[in-house]
Amino acid sequence: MANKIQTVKGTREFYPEQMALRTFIYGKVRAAAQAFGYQEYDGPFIESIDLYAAKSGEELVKKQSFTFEDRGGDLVTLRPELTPSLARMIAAKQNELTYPVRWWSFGPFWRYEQPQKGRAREFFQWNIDMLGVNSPQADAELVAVAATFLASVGLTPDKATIYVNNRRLMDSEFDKLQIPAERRLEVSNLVDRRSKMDAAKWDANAFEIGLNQVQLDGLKSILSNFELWKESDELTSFFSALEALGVSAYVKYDPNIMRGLLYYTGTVFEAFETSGSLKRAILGGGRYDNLLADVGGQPLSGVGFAMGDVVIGIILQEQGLLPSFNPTPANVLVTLFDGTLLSQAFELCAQLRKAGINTLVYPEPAKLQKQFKFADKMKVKLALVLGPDEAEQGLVVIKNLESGEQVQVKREAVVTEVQKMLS
RNA sequence: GAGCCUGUAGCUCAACGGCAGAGCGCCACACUGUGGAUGUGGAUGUUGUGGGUUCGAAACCCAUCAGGCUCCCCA
Repeated sequence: MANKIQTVKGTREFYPEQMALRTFIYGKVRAAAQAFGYQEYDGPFIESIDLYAAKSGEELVKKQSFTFEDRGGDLVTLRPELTPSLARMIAAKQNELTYPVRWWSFGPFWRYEQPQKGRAREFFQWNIDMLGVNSPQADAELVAVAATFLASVGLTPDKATIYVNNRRLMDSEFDKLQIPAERRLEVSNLVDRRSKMDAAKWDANAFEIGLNQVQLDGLKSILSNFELWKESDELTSFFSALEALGVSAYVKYDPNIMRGLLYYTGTVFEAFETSGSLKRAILGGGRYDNLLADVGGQPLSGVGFAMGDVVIGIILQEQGLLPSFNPTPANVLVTLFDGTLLSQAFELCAQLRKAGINTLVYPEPAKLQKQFKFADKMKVKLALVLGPDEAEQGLVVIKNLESGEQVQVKREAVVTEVQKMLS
């Protein structure tokens, strides 16, 4: 123990069981994205820090990124997010892509943060975006992809909800309150924090950033008005599209959803578990209008969202929504009786594998009892025995480990019999 | 970057200044050609790491590492 080198803070080791969870999430993410016709892509894992310096906040670049000098003296960063890479990739081929672009990705990201439940320094994230269309219907499609994913992992609408708001709507409300443009960011952050602070402290905070009593009262009445969306044509169209897409049960309007990101300009949304130990968002995203211009492209509007593997993984585990773990992809174990039968056992394995049957072999002679215990732990469905008696008669014993029944078949019939018993 | 809580066998935890333990799991045997169940026996360890206080430290103090809760942040 003493001399063991620990894992780097905030990283996780994926033992087969955790790897199965990651693969499960990846499979569901891919299925949801592909159901809507999205193409898979990826960017580099290491980027120049300048890519993020352009648009991402100072906090991110200076404090929350893994940045270091490479051997040539350039500052490089382990990517903390994908959107700037996506924007650059789109901008580089802006005139040859077919629009709308519908792309998705699932890969590793790094952020130098304080690890907690639901937050690691190295994590996997699903990113999915549609670019080249600026419409409430496009926004609705992304929300529908998110809802499709939630449904596919068993998070029904009573367990998870996607909350939606619109930046433009909020801006027009803030205009009515005469909150100056340069205060908007602070107000957004204030709104973001509301559920986490007690009321009196929140009020005090509001005064601190320069709101007066009338503005504070106005802000509170906006934030408690869950019918506000009806005043926005954009959101009205958005909700009717969701209705048609069949996912409106998942989606609720909530004026408290702001999202800290600077680049969101229209619809914003975040999904939360309705009850449970985690108060963190499962996924979040929105519409951004100006991102491409910042990396040298022509203006192009996009909408997308991201989902980390950590929070959804914890929720699926806590809700018991994961399929039972299979220790091995093999369905069959071929036991090894003694050294003299080793070649026959291996030949039998080869036959099975050639027929497409995943097959484990016990790698050394041992008591059958021990081999059957191993088969049990590995949860294989069938165990095959080829001992001296069987070898002499040209037979193989096949035991069904679930029912406990076993049959003797001729060597030539093993493959078809195994296939029959597995089907 | 700040505050607080936790770290003991593979796992969950007990012992809270006086011989480091239990349950589960693991291994062996009963059962030398058949798993899950049962019984019997067995092995667990630098008490996260380093230092200090003390006759004596898993326990108290300091430092450090990791995890968790909160602040911050969530691009």
